Amino acid sequence: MPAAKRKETTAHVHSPAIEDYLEQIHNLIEGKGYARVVDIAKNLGISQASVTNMIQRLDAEGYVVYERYRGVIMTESGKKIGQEIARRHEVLTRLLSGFGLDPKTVHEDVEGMEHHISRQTLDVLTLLMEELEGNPELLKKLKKRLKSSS
Amino acid sequence: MPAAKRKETTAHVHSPAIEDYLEQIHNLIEGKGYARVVDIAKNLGISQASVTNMIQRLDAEGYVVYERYRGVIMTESGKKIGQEIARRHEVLTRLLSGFGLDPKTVHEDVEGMEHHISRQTLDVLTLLMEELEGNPELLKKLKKRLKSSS
DNA sequence: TAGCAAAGTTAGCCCAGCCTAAAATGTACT
DNA sequence: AGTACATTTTAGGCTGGGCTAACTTTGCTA
Ligand SMILES: [Mn+2]
Ligand SMILES: [Mn+2]
Ligand SMILES: [Mn+2]
Ligand SMILES: [Mn+2]
Repeated sequence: MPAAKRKETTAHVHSPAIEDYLEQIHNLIEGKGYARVVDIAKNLGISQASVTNMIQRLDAEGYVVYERYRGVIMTESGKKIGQEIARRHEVLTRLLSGFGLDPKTVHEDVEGMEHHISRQTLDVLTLLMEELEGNPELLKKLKKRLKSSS
Repeated sequence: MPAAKRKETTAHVHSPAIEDYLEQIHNLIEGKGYARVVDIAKNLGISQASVTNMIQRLDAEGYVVYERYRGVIMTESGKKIGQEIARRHEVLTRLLSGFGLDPKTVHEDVEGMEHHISRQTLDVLTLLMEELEGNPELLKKLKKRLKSSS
């Protein structure tokens, strides 16, 4: 493979589905200490059978360690991805929520967008979020403009 | 179906794939007057066979009118979606490009994000884009902060 | 006007990621 | 210990959206 054709940074890219599973497992472990199939399924709105199936793939690919009927823990590489997605989720949510959008709409948009944000774009969005959170004057001005145009 | 469960605005939602096709067909017709299978395939980076196949689906679902070997035109409903996606693409691109990000990275992110943006979120992003384009001081300040953190 | 290259189409295939139904395992209570 | 219920897993199936190989059609040009 010619060097020119290689992805710089060995850009392991995962499907949105895989990212959603790892994000959920990460959040559950963070929040209650463990991640059960039934809760993952509930949070993602899919069947338990689908969750079991994916967990086996995640184990095979080294993102979690899985023991039949016993539960799942995350490997370092799995944790890294889960955290990364949770971070994007948070930045997007805070940015959009600042403008007073309907929380449900925010969540739907965030849940999709979070899988398509490079490091550079994340930096930009973080910057905008910070500026708006630290500069209420600006936010207020923009929100007014937003309302007048709706 | 109870009214409370219905999506307001009859939110017909399409797959990212369908949106990409309609966006491309729209752009090609806008730019050169017609959209050929070979060009759609090239722009989307997929095979001509896949394009033919999808065009037949788009015809069946009323987004385009398709005549074998002769070409494709868009229906009103197809045009509406194509335009909508092109609009999201443009807003995202202008917003991110303003910060001087690598154009290729911008394009990759935009190509994914454009499918997950509600009307309300588009309004917010449009607002941010306009503010930054009309307020170079602010943009400059933010870009400086961006560079110092990288 | 006949041939040829480019464009378009069809046929047959594959994989990710979901589903339901049924079976297996775990747990809590009597 | 036995039994009921919850949880997890397996088996089998389906759809969307891609692929290659082989074909047909179109349109240009010798
Ligand atoms: Mn998501
Ligand atoms: Mn998320
Ligand atoms: Mn796209
Ligand atoms: Mn696009």
